[in-house]
Amino acid sequence: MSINFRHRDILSLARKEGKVTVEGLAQKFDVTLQTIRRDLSELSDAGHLERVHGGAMLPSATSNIRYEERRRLNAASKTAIARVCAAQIPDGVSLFLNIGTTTEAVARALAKHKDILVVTNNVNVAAILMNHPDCRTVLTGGDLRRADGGLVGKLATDTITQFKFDIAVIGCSALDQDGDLLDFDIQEVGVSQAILKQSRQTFLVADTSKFQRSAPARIASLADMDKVFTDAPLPGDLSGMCASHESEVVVASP
Amino acid sequence: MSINFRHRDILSLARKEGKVTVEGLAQKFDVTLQTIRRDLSELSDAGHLERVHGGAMLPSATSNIRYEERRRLNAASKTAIARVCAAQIPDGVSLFLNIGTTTEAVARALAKHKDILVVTNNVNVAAILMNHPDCRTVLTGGDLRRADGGLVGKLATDTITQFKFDIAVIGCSALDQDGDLLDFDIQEVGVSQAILKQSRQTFLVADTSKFQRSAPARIASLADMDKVFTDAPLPGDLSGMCASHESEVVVASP
DNA sequence: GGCAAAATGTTCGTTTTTTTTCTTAATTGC
DNA sequence: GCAATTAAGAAAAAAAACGAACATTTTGCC
Repeated sequence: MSINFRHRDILSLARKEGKVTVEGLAQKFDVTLQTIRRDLSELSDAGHLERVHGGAMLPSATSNIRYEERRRLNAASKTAIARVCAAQIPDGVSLFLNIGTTTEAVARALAKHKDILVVTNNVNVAAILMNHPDCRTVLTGGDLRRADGGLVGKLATDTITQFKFDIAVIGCSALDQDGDLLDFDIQEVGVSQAILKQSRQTFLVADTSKFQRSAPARIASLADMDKVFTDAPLPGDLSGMCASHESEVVVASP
Repeated sequence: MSINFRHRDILSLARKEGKVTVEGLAQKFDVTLQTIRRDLSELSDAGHLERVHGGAMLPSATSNIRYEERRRLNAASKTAIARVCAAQIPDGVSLFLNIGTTTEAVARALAKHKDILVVTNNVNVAAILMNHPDCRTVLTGGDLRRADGGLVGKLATDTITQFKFDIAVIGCSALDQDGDLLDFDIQEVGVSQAILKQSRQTFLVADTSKFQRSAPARIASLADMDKVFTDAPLPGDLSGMCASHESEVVVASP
């Protein structure tokens, strides 16, 4: 992983042009495409560039690449899930949206709803709802998590206990084979549990990418959910589990 | 599912022009209409654009014109004020930043500070501090005010009482001839007063445009402030008033 | 010179992206 | 409101790019 004399030139070229192409660099330095690909992936591993198909670009000034990536992952599925979920949310209700790119998609899908109260611990959701005139928005307090704009901690959970929601729409980091909703961050789990406790109805939104992952902290069981919105049939025994607990599963086609 | 070369250019073009057309983009990038359509639907799935027939537009969100105008007003002065204010804030302190474009400028000016805790009821401040690694950020809860991204109401004031700040940096809508800090919104006044009560030191940031305005609700008196940051000497008797109450006035040259 | 390590080049199967083609849906002018 | 036009969307085929494994060259060192 030592520095290569090309690396410097590639970087300065990228800074000047905003982007570089594999083909162009290979020609410029008179090396093979594969060599340039190696250079670019090293530079992007080091965080100096952002790899894209056909070349690389400067890392976007809008800081959070990991988050942008997560947002892009399965974006179409998330939009589809959000659409069917929003369709089951009537006008006039109070609801909670927690952290997660899928719940953000739900916020976007609520654009046509009237007279709703949305409480959220997600500053991105707040930003989306800012231009939504028919929606009163309340942000819980809390520690701002840089990674995803989530508000967590005691302040967040305390705020939530002051509300009672008609519907809670929550996402999770992972959903394992036992039907447990999991999250990476124990702090976030506390918030999610508080939400579920304060809600008359609970909706889970989770795309298939969550089925293949695992995470350490347990939020709740699939059986505790009233409705589950996904983009593909649940794997293994989970469908049966939902059926026996009267959890309705809604599969959105992307 | 990674970012595409075109995406960035499409977005920046959209931000410049307000809209983009499928046809125009296809020509510009020399690709098929279908390819552009795919790009646009990906961007809209990610929430960056809003798809319309024939092209795409900026999501209606970014159109808070009144607020943008206010931000632009005296921007250079605000930055200058923010700079001198930030210079008087040591590392390692806890501080509060309230609503206002000038306090947002202060947030921006804190970029080099280390190990600070910022509590704020302003989602724009939160957004700015998101890419500030050395700053723990806490958002108060509260009702989201569409006009300026402020969090107000009982939730906000209640949260504030749970903290004690080394420094409170506050802005105001107007500063009248009697030396009273005024605001347009009574809700906001409650928040500001709560802040002042919980702070060991209080800084006011206010550019000259505030001197010529009036507003109905009274927050506090200039005499209650420890330091006042402006971009021109205070009018009338206010300098004398500050002197007799040991309020230090700092005039920043833009 | 000879050896080992690092860097680069080759090859090839796989994945991703783009184009092509065709059908369906939306807009516009009348 | 209806037909003509224009745009959108789906699916399959084609093209481009990728990445891994392995071969080859270069480099540094004894």
